[in-house]
Amino acid sequence: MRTKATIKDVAKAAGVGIGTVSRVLNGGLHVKEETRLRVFTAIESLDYQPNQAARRLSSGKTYSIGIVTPFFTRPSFSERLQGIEQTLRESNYDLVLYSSTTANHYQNRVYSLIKEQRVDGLILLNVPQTLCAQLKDDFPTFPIVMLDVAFPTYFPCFMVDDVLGGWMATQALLKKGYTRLGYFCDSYADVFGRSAAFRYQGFVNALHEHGLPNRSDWHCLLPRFETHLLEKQAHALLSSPDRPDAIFASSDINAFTIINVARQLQLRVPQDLAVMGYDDIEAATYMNLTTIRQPLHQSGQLATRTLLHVLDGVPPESTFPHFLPLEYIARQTI
Amino acid sequence: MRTKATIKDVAKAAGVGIGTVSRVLNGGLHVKEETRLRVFTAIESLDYQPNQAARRLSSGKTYSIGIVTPFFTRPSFSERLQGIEQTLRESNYDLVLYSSTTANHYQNRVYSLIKEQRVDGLILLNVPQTLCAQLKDDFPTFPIVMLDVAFPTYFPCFMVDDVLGGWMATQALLKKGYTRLGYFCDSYADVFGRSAAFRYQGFVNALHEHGLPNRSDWHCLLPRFETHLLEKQAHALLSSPDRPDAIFASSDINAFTIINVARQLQLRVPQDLAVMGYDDIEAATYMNLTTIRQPLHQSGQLATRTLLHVLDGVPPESTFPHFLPLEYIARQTI
DNA sequence: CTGTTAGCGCGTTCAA
DNA sequence: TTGAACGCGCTAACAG
Repeated sequence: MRTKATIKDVAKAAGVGIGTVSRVLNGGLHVKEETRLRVFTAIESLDYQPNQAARRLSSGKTYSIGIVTPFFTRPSFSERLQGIEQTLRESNYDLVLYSSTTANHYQNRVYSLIKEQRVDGLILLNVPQTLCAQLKDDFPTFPIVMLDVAFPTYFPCFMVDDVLGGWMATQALLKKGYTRLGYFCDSYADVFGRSAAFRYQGFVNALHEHGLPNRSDWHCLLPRFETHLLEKQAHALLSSPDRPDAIFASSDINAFTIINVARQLQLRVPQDLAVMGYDDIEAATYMNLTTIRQPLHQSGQLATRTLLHVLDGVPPESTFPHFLPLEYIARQTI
Repeated sequence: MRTKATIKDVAKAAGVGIGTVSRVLNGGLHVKEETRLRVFTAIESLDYQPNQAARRLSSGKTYSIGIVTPFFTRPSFSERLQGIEQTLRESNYDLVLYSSTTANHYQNRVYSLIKEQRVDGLILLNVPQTLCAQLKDDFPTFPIVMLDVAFPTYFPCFMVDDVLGGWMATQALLKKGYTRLGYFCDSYADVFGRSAAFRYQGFVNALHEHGLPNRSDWHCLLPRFETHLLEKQAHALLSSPDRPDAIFASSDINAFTIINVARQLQLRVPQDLAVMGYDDIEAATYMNLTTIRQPLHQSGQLATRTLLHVLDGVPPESTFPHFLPLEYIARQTI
């Protein structure tokens, strides 16, 4: 394997033109069986594999799709990514991963990717609110599928009804007889999308329906997703004599943190403090966490499948956003 | 933005040749300040961004690095990936993700990636034993860094001493006074690398040092990584009257499964059954799992940094494999 | 059915 | 310091 073989070498070795080799490689239509075999033999013996950069340049396709997310470190992202990867594995597309920390950075990323023609399509997770409309203006036809974006959506999009989810979680607590409900979340999520705000709305709705007060001193809204901040706040709230008897955490991860703080304070869960999660990530099973399941893995699959269809030229259904079902998962923490 | 601008458009708009534009773009050496400005203005006004495929073809670089792993679904992979991504973010390289299910598939993947020149470098996780030597033969100079590979290693490589780790875990149990030790693992890991076998060796060594019997009926070695199989086996073992009083699980995930089975059987952890993990993934904190920490995040960072150096032309140190430190993390399950 | 040719957009000579 | 020409390896369109 001195210097890697090119299509020219194959053509020479097979005694044909490079056009024929190319044809054999891509579909192989209109090629006599015999020459096709000669070409294949040459390919084998030269151990030839087409150079991707060249193929990309001349075909104008990158054969890769990009994933952009602000939540690289969250387990919920990993589970989505698994669904994406699994679906993409069977296609010819490469999976390229991009993270972003701020809304600005997110936007620059996406614009670069499209303009530099680095990818054929994008799966965008938690797109910043403003970006969505701008994208529709600037790249109305670029293949994009979104996950978890607030209204209005201009692209194919899969999401859950977070207002409903927040309501379901709260309702479950109320049904069990808890009346002093607290709410914990990192509103960081609202920089990208609005899920935390929606879940909170569901929480408020349920409280209101039951004529219960919404005590803001039982809330904890963190500007970012940072465990130690959450821990500190939880510690303060749960140490108070006038503490809530149940907490709705806007994500399982947050719920875990609260449970650990409760343990430190010798509070039994759920006898002294009920904790309700949201997401149903894998660790929720181990922790026996009662939670609201949103189909993370499946949403990744669906988004990917949809994008692949779009890339295949199949026009997306016009019924987006598509809402995925939520499910109450009863375990041991409420 | 009718049709995306090319370098030619920029050249024309700036009244220069394309060579000059190219020079301004890459480094910008030997360009008069005034013309450089003219070019920049043209770039701005045309909203020009260089086409990646073309750049790749003509420069012969892909500006992307590939990650290959058989363990896409494991949390330990996610944590490594975070380290990789974080380090790569500051570079100009794209992160392309590839999974593989069998050793054969793994090998084909890697060979394709290299021969198709899809990536400039590779980070290989848990390379199948045989592949490592073959790669050295077939692509002795291709930039590759490995994580968790068994000896002998022919490439820069970061790993932990799993024999030591297994010994540390077992030693901790023995020190606490447990004498009836069981061992749980999925030997799937040994299809790729040999970490499970090494950890087991450490377990055996420690037992031997203390003159304790190594009861194979207290072992559970699964051929694959599947929770429900593990659960079944654990259930059988822990239901027996002659059951172990402590279990060393070869990964935190497995430990969680065992803890859950113990709960189902009304066994208290650690009073009735001690459980020792391995890895210290994030969920181990929430679960209060006593475990052996291996630096997952950091190993991803180190591997990436090393690869970037190699790609920069800096020759890798000759001291590989590099062993990362293990740490005993005392929590509540033993 | 098949060989030839013209780009794809950019990096990189090499003169000027 | 700069412009023009060549080539990267392949796809696609066009003759034959």
